[in-house]
Amino acid sequence: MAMPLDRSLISGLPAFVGLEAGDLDSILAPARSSRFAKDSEVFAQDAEAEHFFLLLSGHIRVVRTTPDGDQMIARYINEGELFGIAMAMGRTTYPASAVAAVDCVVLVWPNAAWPGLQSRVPAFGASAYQTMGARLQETQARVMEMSTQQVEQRIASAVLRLVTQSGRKTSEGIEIDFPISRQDIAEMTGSTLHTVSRLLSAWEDEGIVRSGRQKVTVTDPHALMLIAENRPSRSRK
Amino acid sequence: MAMPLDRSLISGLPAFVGLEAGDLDSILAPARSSRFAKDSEVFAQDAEAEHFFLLLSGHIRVVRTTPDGDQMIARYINEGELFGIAMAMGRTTYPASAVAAVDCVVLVWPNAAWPGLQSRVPAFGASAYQTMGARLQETQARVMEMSTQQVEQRIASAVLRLVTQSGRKTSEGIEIDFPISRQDIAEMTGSTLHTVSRLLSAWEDEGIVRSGRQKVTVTDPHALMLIAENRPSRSRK
DNA sequence: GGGGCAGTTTGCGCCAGCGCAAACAAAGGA
DNA sequence: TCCTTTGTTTGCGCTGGCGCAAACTGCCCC
Repeated sequence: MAMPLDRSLISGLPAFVGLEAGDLDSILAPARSSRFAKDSEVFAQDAEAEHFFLLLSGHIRVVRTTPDGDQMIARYINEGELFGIAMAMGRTTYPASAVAAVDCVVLVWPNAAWPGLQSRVPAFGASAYQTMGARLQETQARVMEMSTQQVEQRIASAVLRLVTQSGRKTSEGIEIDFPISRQDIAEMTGSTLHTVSRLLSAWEDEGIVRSGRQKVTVTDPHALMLIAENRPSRSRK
Repeated sequence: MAMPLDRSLISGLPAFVGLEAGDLDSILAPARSSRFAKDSEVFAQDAEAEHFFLLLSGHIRVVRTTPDGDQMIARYINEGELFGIAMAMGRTTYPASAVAAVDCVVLVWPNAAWPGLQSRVPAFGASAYQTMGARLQETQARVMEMSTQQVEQRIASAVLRLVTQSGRKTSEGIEIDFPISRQDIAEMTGSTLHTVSRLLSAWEDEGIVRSGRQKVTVTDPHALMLIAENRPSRSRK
């Protein structure tokens, strides 16, 4: 797309609040926008990192795969977030794959634009490093969770996080607004689709969630929080 | 200590190779050095982050504690590493505590020196962000390990990592050169001191390690690697 | 040099969560 | 409309690793 991108695309993003029009234009100048169909790969694990990205709309799943084929979901990217910033971490390859969970629109910069952007618009670099810091935090919190909590608590936390970060209000409660399978939730929590299925069913019986094929709606977030914190304040059968 | 610090303190560190004498002096100007006795706390979790640090000698244990008292060891800091850089992550409090595993010597900067250093010596900021990126990598790898591997493999990996990062060659093999208990290893791997003890005993029977009170020596690193990778190439009883 | 403490070892029983397997259901394509 | 594919549910049995408890040992300090 040869037409210059409009600065209104990014002016509302938290990462860029308070930047002047000129700065926004500097940021956008080396970028192009690109669409990715559901289930298509934005970049592949271990591939040479030649670009970095910002998600304009949609949801993206970041997946890591071990040499012997085990997968895990490292995170979901929400609208407005930077991703694929291998360069900021001093890497030359992507440590994970990124797959569109729904149809997505993405801004793409060549890596070569990074140093220039960072020096011309320091706030941009700062924002990228903030992102990295936040992810380090999250990831460490996740390690802690996995070391100290039971599967039920971890799954409850994961669902709560998804719902607060990517929730859409419906008549029945708050729904995760992209398709997510039991398998996906299992890969986020280090458990199995069977266990996730059993727990979601149990929660459904208790009236805490309603869920169907690739869809989860939380009807009683407070009860889920109690489970996540392991308060035994519900009728255990 | 009012005496200016000598630039030779840091000139050899990988983070600062290739910097000019003037840059090194700029970096050291706002710093002071400080000693911490074994088991003393360099900074406390959730405390206001007022300084950042570089470990000149010794070993430091970074510990996170949950609200209900569970502990885990987030990492060990080795000589030459930056730590407590909450500010680079956009935090105002420390996300973990840092405890001297042995007597340590540490360089301490006030946080206020950060912006100045970063602009006067860009390589310093770059190095800090590299550190952060590397830790994000490690931490994600750890999540992956915890999701996909069994306890025995995780403990084997952890011991191998300790030995390669902080190993000291002895007549019997490579020894972790600071005191580390079964409990510590358990807190690094999300397991229990009992399981760690059992495994170390088993490995000792197989001639892979020799271990004693707060001490672990690996005599057959290759065998440990096989365990870490789950190759069944040894005589399982 | 002799307590006492901190760390370690080991036995035993148990159970949360996994693995397997099979049936079932929703979506989509032809 | 039917058929295939993909995702979900549920039963059943098993086991890795934890929790508890008790004994042991090297080390430090008085």
